[in-house]
Amino acid sequence: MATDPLSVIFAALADPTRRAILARLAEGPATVKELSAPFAMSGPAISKHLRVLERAGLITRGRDAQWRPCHLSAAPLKEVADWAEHYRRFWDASYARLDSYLQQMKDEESDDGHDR
Amino acid sequence: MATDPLSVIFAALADPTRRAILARLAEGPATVKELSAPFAMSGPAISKHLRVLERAGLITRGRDAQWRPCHLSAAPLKEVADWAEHYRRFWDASYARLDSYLQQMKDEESDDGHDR
DNA sequence: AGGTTAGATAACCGAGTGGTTAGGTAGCGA
DNA sequence: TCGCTACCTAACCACTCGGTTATCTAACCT
Repeated sequence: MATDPLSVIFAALADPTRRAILARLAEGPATVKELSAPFAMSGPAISKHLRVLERAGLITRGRDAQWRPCHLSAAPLKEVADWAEHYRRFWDASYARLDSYLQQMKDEESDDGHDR
Repeated sequence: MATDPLSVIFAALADPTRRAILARLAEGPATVKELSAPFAMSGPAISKHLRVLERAGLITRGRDAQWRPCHLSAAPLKEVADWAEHYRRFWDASYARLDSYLQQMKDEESDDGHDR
């Protein structure tokens, strides 16, 4: 797998179990046991998912006696949102109109009588 | 790999080559040859990347004689942006203040003298 | 000290990824 | 028709992923 930050983040999000874990953590910190409760999955499987999320910077883990409370760390999600925003003009109708207007300006400019 | 739409989209985006292809297509349609030019990679490798993008709904391919022009299809990126927006309050300071205010209201409500 | 619980690690497995080379197909143009 | 170009498919490779079971550590509670 690619190791650049954005690729690691996207890869971490490309699994419904991990996205569900993030959704749960959006409601507050939770232990590993609590996080694994909704899933028909062994502990180690959850543990691996958590490590993937941790390496993507999406969660942090503390320590409280025998518990390892996880909590959400949303900074990478801002990166995702910012990245996607670059393409907004391709799905947002009003943006698309602005974009085609600017494109038209550009076309007319490069078209008005000068060679090369 | 997970087969739900959002997972397929995120997985497609979890590769810098594929994101670079999308960035190129944001400037307009391109043939497979044009898309492969910036990369030190064989044709079939690019072809596989394009198939991943196509299955995620991020590109469509037409046909023009021996060329297969690709163009961007950004609807899935809107899904990504919308998904990430759900977490905005965790990185946006003003949203976070609103959120803690609402949380405080909730705490005071469940705290004002009633048992259970 | 002994038992229980929370959690991580290791080793393994089947399926998928990202790349390769080789070879096939479709359309253009001389 | 012959050759060139654009592109795809097939087969293969090393590696990763998502899951398992078995085993280990650490902390709590009698």
